[in-house]
Amino acid sequence: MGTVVGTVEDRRDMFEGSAQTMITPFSSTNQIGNPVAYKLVRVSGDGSLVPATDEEILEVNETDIHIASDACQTVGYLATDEENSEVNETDVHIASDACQTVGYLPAEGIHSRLSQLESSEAINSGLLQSDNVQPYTDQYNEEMLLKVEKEERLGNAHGSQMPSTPPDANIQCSNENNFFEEDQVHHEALLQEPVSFSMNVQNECKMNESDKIEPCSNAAASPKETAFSAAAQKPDFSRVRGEICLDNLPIKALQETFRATFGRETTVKDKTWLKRRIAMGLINSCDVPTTNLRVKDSKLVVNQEKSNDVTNVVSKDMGDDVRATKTKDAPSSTDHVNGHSNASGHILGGNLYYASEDYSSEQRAAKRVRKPTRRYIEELSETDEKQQNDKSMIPSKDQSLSEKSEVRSISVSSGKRITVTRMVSLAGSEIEVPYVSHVRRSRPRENIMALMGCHSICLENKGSAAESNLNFSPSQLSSEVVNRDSVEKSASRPVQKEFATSDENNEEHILSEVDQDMEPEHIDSSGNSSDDNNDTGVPIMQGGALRRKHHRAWTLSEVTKLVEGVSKYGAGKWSEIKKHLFSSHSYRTSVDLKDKWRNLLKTSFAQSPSNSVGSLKKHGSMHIPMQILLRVRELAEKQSQ
DNA sequence: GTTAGGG
DNA sequence: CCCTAAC
Repeated sequence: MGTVVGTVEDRRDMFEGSAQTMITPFSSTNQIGNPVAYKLVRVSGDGSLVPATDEEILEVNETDIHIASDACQTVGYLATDEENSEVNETDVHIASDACQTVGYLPAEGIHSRLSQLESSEAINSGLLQSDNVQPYTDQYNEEMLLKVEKEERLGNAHGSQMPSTPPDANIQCSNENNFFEEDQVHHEALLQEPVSFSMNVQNECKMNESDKIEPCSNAAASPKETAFSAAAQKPDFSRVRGEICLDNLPIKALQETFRATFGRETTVKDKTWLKRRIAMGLINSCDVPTTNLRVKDSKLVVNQEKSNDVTNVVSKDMGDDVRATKTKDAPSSTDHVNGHSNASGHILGGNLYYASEDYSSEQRAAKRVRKPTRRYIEELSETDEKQQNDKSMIPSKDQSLSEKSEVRSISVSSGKRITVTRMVSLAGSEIEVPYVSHVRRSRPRENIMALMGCHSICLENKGSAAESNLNFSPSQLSSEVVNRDSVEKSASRPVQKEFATSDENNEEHILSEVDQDMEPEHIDSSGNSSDDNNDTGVPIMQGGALRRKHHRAWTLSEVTKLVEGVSKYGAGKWSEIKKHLFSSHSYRTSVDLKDKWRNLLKTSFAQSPSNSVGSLKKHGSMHIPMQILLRVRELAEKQSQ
């Protein structure tokens, strides 16, 4: 019934309270210890995550390992390096017959992981056996993977028997049901961590010499266990250490990783946020530089660090991760899980946040992060939509984001997903589109209009990029709701870009010359003057759609004016500067000024001090006299103080 | 509506 | 330059 999900949380204090004191003797040898604690969470029958009660937490805190026998809850303990040593010193209570499991799941930096409590062998051979050190091998890893798969196939039946462990092994079977009062149910699923772990069989104490570690030898004294584990029953632990480089992961995988890490779903679609969260979650209370664990192509790869440790390279199959996750979700359908998580979230400003204090703490942890921009979320929602409905795909950036994600089916597969739709008028007719996909807060998606407006244009300018890419006619648009995907996709960003760029030449002919540039010194270096035909600040196409502003190189006089303006009005007073000094340059917006100033700062600080060679410019960029750059610097410095 | 910053 | 969160 109950499964275990570890949720990262900063419970370090809690850990350190107990752990610190106990492992003091080893602290010197405990180089690698990255104490990361996890929040205790219970997965209730309906798949929801129930935060551990204080009692439970307390329990784990006070007793290092208590797996209560005959208890309806099992507290699994997965030790970190430090704690691993600690385990050897303290009693470990393992019990069978637990209906719910509260597990401490380790995070990155943890030396070894007890992956699946359900396989009691893991406990026996893993926790008890410290003597017979089996270097971790890939072969072994394979074994474990197979084993895990097998166990999953067999359901929980296999692992459900939690044999009592021999007392002499320093692990005591405690039958007292002191801590858990809930109804007793024969436990079916114990620890089912989403990730498959490999265990470093060797206990730290062994590595760290240390005669003080009695328990270690005690454990080792159990020949049976040793032999047992020496065989194919090696525990499934993995050393996970270092940083996860999530950059290459598709959003879905990130979400999945997020879930594996935090034990809960997330619907946040902002990659940056997810990465940050995951990274933070893994690193969290660790003040250890992170560099090692990388996620590559659905694999978690732990790079070799310069630690003296036996094994650090562990390749953890993400597939396993997914599988395990599925198993975890199994009792309730994926849809359910989705629905649940969605139901439990608030929508704040378009982002889905969780009400849990968890989130706020997460947020606090980050150094004030810029909210993920809507745009990304929207784009990604569109991706979701596509994944759901589409069969007709126009290759797009969005798509590439999510392809290769084995995970996506899990979290998106819900056909039941409630889709609020709205009517969008497109090409004179209304089509129904999912609401989330196209909520634009600011100005309307230009490209839609551009497409519309361009359509006629395209007809005229046959062979234009837009034409070839948008394989539909207005009639198609209007009549076929089924087509809406292609419509949406066409309307989405990638096409827009393509249109904007490749069609630019056409535009130039199309656009009427509204405003000649009156700029006197518009003899700019790039020879723009010849092909600049629309100098209105807001270029407008026939359909009234906005298009990307034509690039306009900054002239020296403009730069000079800008500098002048900054010195006069101060940096930041862009609108002032614009009003006073750029009134004749309608095409320079205050934002432009700001951007230019930013660039000026960059260049000035970049090259003025060292390169006395005035301005070695990059190709194409304007030559800015040293004098001006110096002025910029000076202003900047004055500004900063 | 402006400004700040990331992209 | 664009986009958008934050003022």
